[in-house]
Amino acid sequence: MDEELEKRKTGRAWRRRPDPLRLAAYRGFITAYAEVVTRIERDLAAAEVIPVVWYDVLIRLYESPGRRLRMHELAREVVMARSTLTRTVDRLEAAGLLRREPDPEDRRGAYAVLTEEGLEAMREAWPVYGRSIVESFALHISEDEARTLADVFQRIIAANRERG
Amino acid sequence: MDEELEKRKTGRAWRRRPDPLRLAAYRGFITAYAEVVTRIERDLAAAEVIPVVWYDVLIRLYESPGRRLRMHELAREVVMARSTLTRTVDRLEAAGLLRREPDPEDRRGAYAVLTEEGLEAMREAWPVYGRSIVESFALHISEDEARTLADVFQRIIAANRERG
DNA sequence: ACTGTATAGTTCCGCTTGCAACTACCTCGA
DNA sequence: TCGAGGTAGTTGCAAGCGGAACTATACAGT
Repeated sequence: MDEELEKRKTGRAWRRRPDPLRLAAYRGFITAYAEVVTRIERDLAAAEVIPVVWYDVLIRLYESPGRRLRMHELAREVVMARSTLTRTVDRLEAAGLLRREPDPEDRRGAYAVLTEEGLEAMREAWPVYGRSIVESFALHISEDEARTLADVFQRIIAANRERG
Repeated sequence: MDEELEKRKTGRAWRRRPDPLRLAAYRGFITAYAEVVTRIERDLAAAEVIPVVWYDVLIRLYESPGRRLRMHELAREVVMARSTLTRTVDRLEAAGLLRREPDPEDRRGAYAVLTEEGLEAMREAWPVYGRSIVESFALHISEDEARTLADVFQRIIAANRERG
């Protein structure tokens, strides 16, 4: 058997069409995401705390030095179109959960900066959000699986950002 | 040490807050999804084929007996609000990719039925879609990991549908 | 058979989204 | 130093979304 040829043939098909196993993984990925997120979103709305997107924006600021991030960096981290981020930040600013600050080093740009009220809003949301994450997601995976998932997702994120 | 107490305490915390490992998995899940889907969506738009949501609806019909599904079943499978499905089906019907048929056994209800043109639209989209799935997702996971993911996602989906 | 309750699907409404176009500013090379 | 090309952020626009309210039909208990 011509191993080299076989390898190339397999290699090619493999890059054009997902094999059934990985396709099943992909389809589960899409559906599981929808189930998890709609449930979490409903839980948050029912408890009258901030929605997932807001929390996501705020926590990135929280984790950044000076609790601030340039708009374009923030957009990249939360994976939003820049226009969408502009408007989301508008809403967050109107709610007092962050403020915009001009960047003295680049007059085109602005920072989004977490406020004390923003931090407080995160604290309020977390009990609900955390519990909802557990019930819809964390409860159903073992420790080993969690490690695998975290690992795989990191790789996928990195790969898609490189060739983006 | 009172093991019973300790156990209950741990057990409780566990159900209220995700542990760091599973939280990391969750956060990767959210971000990876956004990266993967925005990339696939862009690829499909660039190639001028049907979007992911349309493909998703059509393939569920394709896989169902008689290539048809009641509206509410379809909404459940693709994880959409019923109102959203109504309008998505409107668009698909207008494009000729499916048709509505009244259910003779239940005069409230209607079937969505895949048409030949719908099948053709799937065939056109698949080369682009498949390749995009490979590049943004499948390429980055091993066979073992794919098995784990498929398995985990199935469990998550099932659990969220039970208590939904 | 009748009435109350549940389900199927659609419509209405307000909100969010992404793309494309635009302005303002930066950067690099001649 | 000036002009070309790139980047940051905002805005206009058309389209998509989910929840609530509505109509029509089914079903269960009496």
